[in-house]
Amino acid sequence: MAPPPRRPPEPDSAKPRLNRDLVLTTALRLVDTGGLEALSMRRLGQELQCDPMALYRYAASRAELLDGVTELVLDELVIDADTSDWQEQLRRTAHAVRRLALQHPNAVPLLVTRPLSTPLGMRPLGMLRPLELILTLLIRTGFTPPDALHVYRAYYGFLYGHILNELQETVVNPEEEEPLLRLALYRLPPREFPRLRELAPVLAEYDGAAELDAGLDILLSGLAQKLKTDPADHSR
Amino acid sequence: MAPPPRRPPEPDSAKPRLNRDLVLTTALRLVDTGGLEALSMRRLGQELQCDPMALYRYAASRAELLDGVTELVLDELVIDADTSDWQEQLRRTAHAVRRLALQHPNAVPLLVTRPLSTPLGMRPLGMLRPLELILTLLIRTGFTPPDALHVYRAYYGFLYGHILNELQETVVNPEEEEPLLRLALYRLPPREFPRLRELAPVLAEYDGAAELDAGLDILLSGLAQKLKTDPADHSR
DNA sequence: ACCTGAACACCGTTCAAGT
DNA sequence: ACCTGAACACCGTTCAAGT
Repeated sequence: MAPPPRRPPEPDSAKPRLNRDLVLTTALRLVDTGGLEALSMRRLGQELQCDPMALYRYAASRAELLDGVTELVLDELVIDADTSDWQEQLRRTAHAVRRLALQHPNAVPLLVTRPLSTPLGMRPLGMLRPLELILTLLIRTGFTPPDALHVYRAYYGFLYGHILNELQETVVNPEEEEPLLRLALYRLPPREFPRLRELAPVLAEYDGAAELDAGLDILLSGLAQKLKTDPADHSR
Repeated sequence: MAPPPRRPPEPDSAKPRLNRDLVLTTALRLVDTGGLEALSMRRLGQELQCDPMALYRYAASRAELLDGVTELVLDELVIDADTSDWQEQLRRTAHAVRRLALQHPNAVPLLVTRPLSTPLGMRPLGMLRPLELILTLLIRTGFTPPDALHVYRAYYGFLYGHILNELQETVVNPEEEEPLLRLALYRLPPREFPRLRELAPVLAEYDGAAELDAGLDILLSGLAQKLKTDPADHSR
């Protein structure tokens, strides 16, 4: 984008020891393998074999480091605008986001939580890019900008809700842990939790992709319906 | 529920210095006023004027303390089953959860994040109670148990998604910060973020309750529709 | 001007020593 | 048997001292 920031003149064989991308990639790896609390400045410095203080060149604080990791994950998301069917497009994107979340489950708390600490306008650009892309897509296929925003909100809300849901119900080793889930549920006091206990077998068969599609069916048809019946309501 | 756990015999005027409820209430207060990172064992001990180690009687680790705070917040939720209209009931509950989130915004990351670290079956009972209550409600009004679970998932997913959405867009002082939001958005590179910039005025007028209701309209009518057309599909 | 690392002010938790 | 608090192994970040 902008020209690369000034850098000390170097003989072309000497690569810079560190750069932002390497720092963030390594940080994400730490999160992926050890969870969020495994990512500390000191641990990261050790991983990169550098003084922890050196990292502050690439992220001014741990909070900014976390934002950087969030951006990095979101950068993996590809939203191709090659189809003109907005419903199909939103559906594909939803599944792409779902896959991303399953690939980086430990980073999901970051995705849902970092934006809470930073007002929309001051977020790193990488966190706003998917929003802009989806707005563009919706507006291009005929929605007014305010309607596009409404659709985005309903869609994004549902999508992130689903992902939280799925990760909550997902167990690491389905085959091995399913009996464990049953056992755990039967441990619940029967008087107080009859329904949950009774649903143990159904809970064990959770199918995330199908559940997501079922939800999208409802949401998308509802949105299409609503926006067809009052296409000019941008009063709010 | 169960008889209170054994306690050293005490003259009836001597109240126990500490108890779980006091510990959790104070912990929640710390979170409410200072955010999640203001809640440390040491700080909490200092607030309760006791040795930090004494807290380990009431929560075996910081993680369990966080779970306890989550339970405490969820306990504030009242789901009254006095109406027979499930849609109305879910709508009221959704607004109750929304109000709860707005009352304890700093605890929301806990609500969405804690369940990710604990398999459903081993969660503290307080975290499972709302799930059981809503399942009961849905089954009582005629849903089969598996359908009730599907409805719950779509509903809960949407609801939590909305809350994350709303808290992300919410600014602390609307009057004062609205110009700031505009300013921040205009700071975005125009070539890359034309849509977001153009939507600045609309973003500034976000109305959470209305947005929630609009989403619920879509979701609930979609659910009612779907479950009416294939009422016996519990195959999955 | 930049980089380094010692030092500060915190953490959660273990465990030995007291009662 | 229970409770206390010193000690351990970590943190993020500041800032003075080096280059």
